[in-house]
Amino acid sequence: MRDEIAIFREFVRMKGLRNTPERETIIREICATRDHFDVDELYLRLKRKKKKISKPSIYRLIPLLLEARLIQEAYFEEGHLHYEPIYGREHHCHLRCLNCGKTIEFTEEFLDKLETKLAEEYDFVIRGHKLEVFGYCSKCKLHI
Amino acid sequence: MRDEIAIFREFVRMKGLRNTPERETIIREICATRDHFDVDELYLRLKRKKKKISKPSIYRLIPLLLEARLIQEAYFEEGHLHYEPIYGREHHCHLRCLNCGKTIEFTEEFLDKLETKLAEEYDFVIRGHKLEVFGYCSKCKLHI
DNA sequence: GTATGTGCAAATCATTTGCATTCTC
DNA sequence: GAGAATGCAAATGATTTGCACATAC
Repeated sequence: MRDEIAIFREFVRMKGLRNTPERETIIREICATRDHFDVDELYLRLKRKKKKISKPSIYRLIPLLLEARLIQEAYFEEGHLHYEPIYGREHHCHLRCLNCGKTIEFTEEFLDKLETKLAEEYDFVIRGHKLEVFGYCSKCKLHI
Repeated sequence: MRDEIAIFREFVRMKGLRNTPERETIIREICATRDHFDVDELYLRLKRKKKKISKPSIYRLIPLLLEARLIQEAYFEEGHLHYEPIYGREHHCHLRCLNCGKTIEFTEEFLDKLETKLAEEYDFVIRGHKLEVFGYCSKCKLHI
């Protein structure tokens, strides 16, 4: 988390923007669990800890965190996006249960090769990928 | 498109629901281009053709079309979901330009093997996957 | 000192819902 | 004829914006 803060400070400096204690508080909270989150849930977590952070401040910070590659979009569900911190983590994909929402993270080295292949074939500079596999988990598949 | 209509008729019959001319009009419009679409754009397309279809009717139809596997979610962008018709099409993935939105569809047989592997490893019944690769296309990569 | 960030309240946009009416089966 | 579907208008929920004030650089 120290790293993420340092990276963000450098990021805003390079962009000519400003850092604030509110932003660092949000980043610390995101990194504290290293888990998936959405805006509302993050807001409530901060509120529970008596941090006075408004939702707009979270919404305004997210594009910066995405650009700084400290977080990424994980999946869209229940009508809103879910994000996850990614700094210092190996890239991974998600296997999700359509019934109970259980999520398993897995890594797949083949996808790097695929990126290289696509870059050549279509003359793209690849920045990343998002793979979601969905189905029913061991428990839910019995009732479906 | 004849096929999709027939499939939808059978689908509603099996579910004890009802078919309507409005629903067939929407399905025809979706299949007419076989292209990605979002609700608002679809609504405007229908409006331009003087079809009197309300947005709620589109919103109410989409879950049925997803369940009948006539469409699938393609990607979330600009604050809303985009869909695409899939009936009679080979499953494919998307390569998207982060700058101009250019989208290339590609197929990758490896992903079927991955599904099988994940099903065994995590005891899931797999229903599908969504892979998006993003980066900058040949034109945009020069200016970024 | 300037101009960026903050919190609040209001606005916006996508989507859903209640309801009276219409239509399918 | 019963129960679904439609269109409209209103409600909801997520996100964005305007603005006055605070604060980072």
